[in-house]
Amino acid sequence: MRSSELFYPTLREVPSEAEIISHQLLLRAGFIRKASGGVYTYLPLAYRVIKKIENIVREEMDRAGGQEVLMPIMQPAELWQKSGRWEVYGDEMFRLQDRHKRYFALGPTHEEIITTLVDGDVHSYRDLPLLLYQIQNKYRDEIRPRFGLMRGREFIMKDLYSFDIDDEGLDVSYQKMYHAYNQIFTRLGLKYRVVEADSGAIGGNESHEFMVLADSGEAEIVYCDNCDYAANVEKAVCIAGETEIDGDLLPLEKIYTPGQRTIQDLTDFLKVGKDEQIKTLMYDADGELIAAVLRGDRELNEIKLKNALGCNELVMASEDDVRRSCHAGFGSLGPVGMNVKIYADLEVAAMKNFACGANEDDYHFSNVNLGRDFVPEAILDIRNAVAGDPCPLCQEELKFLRGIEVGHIFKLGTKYSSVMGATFRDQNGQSLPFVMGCYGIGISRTMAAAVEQNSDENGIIWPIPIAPYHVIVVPVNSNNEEQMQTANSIYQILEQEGLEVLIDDRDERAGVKFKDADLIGIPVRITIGPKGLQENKVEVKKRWEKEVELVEIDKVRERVLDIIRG
RNA sequence: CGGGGUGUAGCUCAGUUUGGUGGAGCGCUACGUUCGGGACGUAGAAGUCGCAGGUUCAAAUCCUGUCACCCCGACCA
Repeated sequence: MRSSELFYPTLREVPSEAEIISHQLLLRAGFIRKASGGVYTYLPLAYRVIKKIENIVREEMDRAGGQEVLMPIMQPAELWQKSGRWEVYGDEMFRLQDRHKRYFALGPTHEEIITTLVDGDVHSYRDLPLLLYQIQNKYRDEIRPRFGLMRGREFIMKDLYSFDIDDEGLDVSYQKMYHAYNQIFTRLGLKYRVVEADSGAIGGNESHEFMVLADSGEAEIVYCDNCDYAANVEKAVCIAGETEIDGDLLPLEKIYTPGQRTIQDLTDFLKVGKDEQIKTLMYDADGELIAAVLRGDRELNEIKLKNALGCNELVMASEDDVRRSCHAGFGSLGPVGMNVKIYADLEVAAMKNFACGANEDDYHFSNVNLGRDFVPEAILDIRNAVAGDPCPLCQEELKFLRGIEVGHIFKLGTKYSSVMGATFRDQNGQSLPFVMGCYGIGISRTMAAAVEQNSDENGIIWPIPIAPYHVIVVPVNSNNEEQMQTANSIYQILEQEGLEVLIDDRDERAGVKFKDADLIGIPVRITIGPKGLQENKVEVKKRWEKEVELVEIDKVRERVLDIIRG
């Protein structure tokens, strides 16, 4: 491809709308342009990258036994009503009406469609397992689309759905996908980590996320250097510390604490550490008021609490509700004498003589003890893990990283098949719901994540497997016949080898060509200039290294193949 | 949804406080010089100042409304 004909409008300055590096560089390098908030056009360079990612994904899905299909983006409301998600999905689903006022959804995901499809045409255990996937646009009206391709309202996703006879079959399908995903992200040339995850709204009981490591990632990863443990912080297990309740339990004391509301207030006022207090958080769990108590310096993990309670909706209680039930406002709450169910974090059970609100405005208790002064409904793991916590597997200290979630696999079980009545006949002629799994990869997000992980001050540095072109040939002066001839001949030789080559034939100064080549991140640059030509040599430069190699012209083919093919 | 910010030429921004004929740099077009890390000169094109109302002799500037874009946010008990 000739640069003079390629549509890649590069920008010299950083567009003001872009905050993170991948967004800035994809805009500057002429890969993407915004059509609307969270909605982008992929220009030629970007689309080449997208197709390369897709093809690697496709190959691994096919290898794992998947069959590619293409389902509709526009989905009838009835299917969503049948699964119950027409209501549940809420504002995040784009909805539209046809001329007959019938409702449709723009597919945010495809469980409803695929379950209906398979139910209609698969009737026997003999036809299972079945793994179907597609790669297409997904639509989610995110609360806050942001960071360019990182969180869009329209994005490209690969989604595979597995259908099995039973849980053992699902385990096999899940393992296949787990393995395929590792193959994919390894082949893409990205540094990533697999973590245990919460299965969230999609449902199901086992789930892993594939995280590309990057400081700008929205997800926090907890991991252990000593063993394989790694989890999303949402999921990371906190184990009970040493429970040491020995020592004297001091008598409960009520203290006048005018105007003291926050943990920090109390720390200053009572001169007690945050780890010697507990905080009490009131929640509305499916309409029932409950209290969660944890150490003053900890954060509640709502997902853990919600999972532990098994409730559908968990929201913070309003101050009015709290006052009605506990006769005190936020800031003076505590578990002692409270007439709602109390769920205590594991750590609270290991504390003694701690301070907390007295359920009376402007009063707190000190020397409170669990068991003596209040009895919780349950003692649970409901806090967020923090750096330094012991690993739940090996007790070594846990560490933290940030990551971008690019893949997520779930065991769904019969969650969808049973509500939608999707069944097959087993060996005994019995009707059973399909046991399902679903497995997603954010294709467009993966492209952004790759940039996030691979760039320098000059621009993008594409990993070779997904680079839009492998090589860029740069004649220093396009008006010099000898240079252009050499450039063209190298260009042809490399293309004949099956490499994807760009030749910068533009009538631009060398500096401009170099800047653009760096910006768009082509892995190998071949520079043809007067100095080299005198010795019958050209320069070969790897985008990720500073040094330039001088290579004899008839050895260029070999040298470049060596770099690209490894 | 709450909070904050920004909309002026293709891009980055000044001008708005204190109303009085819309600017710069880059990019673009033409010509000339230049030609190994975003060249220089000359000439030129380019903007209903996000949109709609209002105030005023006069609005990019003041007022009201509205739209779009960006950032932050359940750390609180």
